[in-house]
Amino acid sequence: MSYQKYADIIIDISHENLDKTYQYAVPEEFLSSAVIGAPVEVPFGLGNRRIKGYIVGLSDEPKINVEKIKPIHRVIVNDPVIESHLIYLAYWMKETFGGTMIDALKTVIPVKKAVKIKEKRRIVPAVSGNEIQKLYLEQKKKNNAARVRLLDALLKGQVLDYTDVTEGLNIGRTVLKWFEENGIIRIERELVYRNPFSRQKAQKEPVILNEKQQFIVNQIINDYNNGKRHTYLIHGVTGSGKTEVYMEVISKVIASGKQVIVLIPEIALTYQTVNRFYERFGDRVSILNSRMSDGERYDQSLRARNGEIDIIIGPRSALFTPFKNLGLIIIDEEHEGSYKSEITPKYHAVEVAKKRAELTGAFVILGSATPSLESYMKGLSGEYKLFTLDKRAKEATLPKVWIVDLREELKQKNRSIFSRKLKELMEDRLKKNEQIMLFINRRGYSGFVSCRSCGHVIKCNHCDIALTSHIHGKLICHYCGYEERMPALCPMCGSRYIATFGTGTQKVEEMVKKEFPKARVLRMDMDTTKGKNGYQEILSAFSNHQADILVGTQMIVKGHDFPLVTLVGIIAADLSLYAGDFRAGERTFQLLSQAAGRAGRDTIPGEVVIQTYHPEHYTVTAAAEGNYRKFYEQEMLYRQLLNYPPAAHILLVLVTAKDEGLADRAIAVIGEALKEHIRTKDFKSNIIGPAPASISKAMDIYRRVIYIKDGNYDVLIELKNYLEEYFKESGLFTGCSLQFDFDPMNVY
DNA sequence: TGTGGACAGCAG
DNA sequence: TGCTGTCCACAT
Repeated sequence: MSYQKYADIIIDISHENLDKTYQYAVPEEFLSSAVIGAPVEVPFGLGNRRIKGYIVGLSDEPKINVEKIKPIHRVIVNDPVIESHLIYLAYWMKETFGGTMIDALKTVIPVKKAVKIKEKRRIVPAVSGNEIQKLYLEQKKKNNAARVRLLDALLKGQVLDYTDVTEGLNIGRTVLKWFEENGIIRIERELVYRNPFSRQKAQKEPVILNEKQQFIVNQIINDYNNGKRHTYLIHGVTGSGKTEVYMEVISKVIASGKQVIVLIPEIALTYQTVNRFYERFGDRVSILNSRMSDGERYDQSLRARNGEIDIIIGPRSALFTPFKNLGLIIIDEEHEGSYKSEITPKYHAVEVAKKRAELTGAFVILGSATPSLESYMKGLSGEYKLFTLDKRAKEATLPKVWIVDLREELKQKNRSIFSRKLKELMEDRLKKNEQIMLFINRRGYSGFVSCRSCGHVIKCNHCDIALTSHIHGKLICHYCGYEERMPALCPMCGSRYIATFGTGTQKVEEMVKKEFPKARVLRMDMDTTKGKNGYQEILSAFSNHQADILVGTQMIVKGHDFPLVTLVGIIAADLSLYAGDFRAGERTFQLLSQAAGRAGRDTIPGEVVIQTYHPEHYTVTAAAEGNYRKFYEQEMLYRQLLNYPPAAHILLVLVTAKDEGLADRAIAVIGEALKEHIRTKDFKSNIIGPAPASISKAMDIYRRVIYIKDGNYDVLIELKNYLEEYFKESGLFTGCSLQFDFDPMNVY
C-alpha cells in the first residue's frame, strides 16, 4: 500500500517522553479533511491502542522507513473536547509569530497533566479487615513485596491517599490494578475543584454610571445587539471608571448567554481588583494567576468548559480559556508589556484576542490610561472605535505635579537623592500623618559594582550583564540568578577602590531612614516579595497604615488605591529613558503617568514630585500635565522618522548557540541568505545587523541578532517563513536555535 | 516447564 | 502515559 501524503502528528502534549511528532500515512478518504490543526485518532504503540493526536504538519515524503508508518485511523470532526478553533488559533499563532506547532499547542491547550492532580484518588478497602489480614499472610508467603507493603498499609490506615501509595510506598499501577480487579480495594475518585476565592453570591448592586460611561456602554451594546463586531479602545485616565464600564458591558453579554474573558496584567491581579468582580458577579467568576498550580489552573479551564462560570479573570494565558460560547474579551491596561509573551511563540495578547474573537464571533475591548501607540493609532484611524474618559469619576481633583531639575539641585550643592522640594513635602506629610510613595524607575539599573581605578565592571560569569549588589555583600545576576560575594579588591587591577554605583531600592530605603529616622519605611521589590504572599503582605501593611513611606519599583504604581497617599516622589524619572530601545520614551511616559495617578485619589488632593535631568523632555512634561495626546504626537514623530513601530514593523531574528564561533557563523550565513532573498523578491526591507545581542550572552548561551524593518507586516511574515524553511532545510545549523520576535517589547 | 510479578524501554 | 517483552522467583 502506498500513500501520497504523510502527516506529522503530536500525540500527547502532556508528557515529556511524547513531546515529539510521529509520522502517519493519510489514507485517501482523509486527504481533504486531514489539515493542520485537525484532531485525529491514530494507532499507537505495540498494541495499536487508539489515541488522540493533532496534525501539526503535512508532507509528501516519509521521514522514516515506510514499513513502520501506520495510517491515520480517522479524522475527528467537530471535536467537542478541545474547541477546534483553539487548535486553529494555535496554527495561526505559529504562522504569525514563529515557532513550532508544539510550542503553539502547548500555549493554547490547557495542560492535561493536571488531570491527575485534579482527581483526588483514594484507596479504600473493599473487604473486611480479617480478609486483608489473611491476604497479607498469603502474599507474604509468596514473597510479593509490593502487595505486602500495600496490605500492611491497609491494615494500619483505613483510607489511603493514592499518591502516598504510588510514590510513598513505591507501589506500581499494575499492582493496584490487580487489587482492584480482585475486589480487594476500591479506587475512589473525587473531583476537587480548587477555587482560590471563597464562593459567594453576587452582593453588590451595580453602580450608577455617569453620562459618559453610560454613553460608551450604550454604543458598544448597540453594536453588539445589531450583530456588529468591532474592537473598542477605551482611553480612560486613572480613576475614570473604566472597570464600571467593563462590568456593565459584561453583564449585558452574559445575559445573552455568552462568556467573557478579562485580561489583567499579572501585577495588578490583586484581591482588590478581583473582589470587585466577585461582588458584582458572585461565583460565576473565576480567576487565574501565576501562583496557582497547574492543577488549579486546569480546574478553572474545566469549569469554564462545563459552563460553570461565565467570566474568567487572569493574565495573558487566560486568553485560551475554553469557553464554548465566547462573547467578549476585555484587555485592561492593554499597553502593558506583560501581554507580549517572552517565550515562543512570542505572541501579543491583543492580536491573539482579536483573532480568537474573529473566529468565534466575539468582540474585544481594550482599555488603558496610557494606550500603546499601536492601539491609539488604530483608534485614530478608525480601525478601533475610540472612546475617551477624561474625568475622574469621583470628583477627586487631579494631583499637583512639580518637576524638579536635578542639575539645578547639584548646582545648589544638594547631593542628596531627595531634592529640596521633595524633602520639604515629605516632612510636611510625615507631620500630618499622611502617606508617601517613593518610586524608583528601574530595578537592576542600579547597584552595579565597578572599580574607580580601572573602571572594571563586575559581570556575571554566565551572562553579559553587570552583577547587582544586594545586602550582606552579595552580588546577584538578575538574569540567571548567579551569585558571588562582593570582592574586597578589584579582580582586574587589585585596587581597593571598588564600590557600588547607582541608586537602588535598598539604597533609597537606607537614605530615607537616614534623613527621616522616625518614619516607618517599607520596601517593595523583587527581593522583599519573593515569598508566596510577600507582595500582598507588604501592600496590606501599607494600606493599614503600618508604614509612612513605601519605597519601590514599577510594582507599587500599578493599580493599587491607597487613600492616605498624598505624595508621590519619583526619584529619578529618566532612568528608563536610557534603556536604549525605541520604546523607552513610551515606557517612561506610562510609568510617570501611573505614578502620578497614585497621588490623592480620595478627598485629600495629592502632590507629585518628578525629579529629572530632563525637565524639558516631552515624556516628562506630557506626563506632568496628564496630556496623553501631546505625548502621542511627539512620540509618533520620532517613530515615523526612524521607522519604528507602529509607523513600520520590526522582525527580530535571534540565533543562539553554546559555541560563540558557531553563533557568529550562523548569523552571518542567515544574514547573507536573507539579503539575497530580499533582493530576489524585490522587497524594500531594511536590514540592521548581524550583531551581538545587547545581552550577548545569557546563561552561557551566545546570542546574535538581525533586525528587519518593513512597513508591511506580511513581508516580515514571508521573511520569517523563508528563514524557518532555510534553517531547517540547509542542515547547516546543528547546535543553533532560531527565534523570532515581531515588534519586540524588550531589548535583545 | 509453567506462571505471575516487577520492571525497563519504547511508541511512527 | 500505557503497554509489552523479558527476566526472575517460585511452584509444580
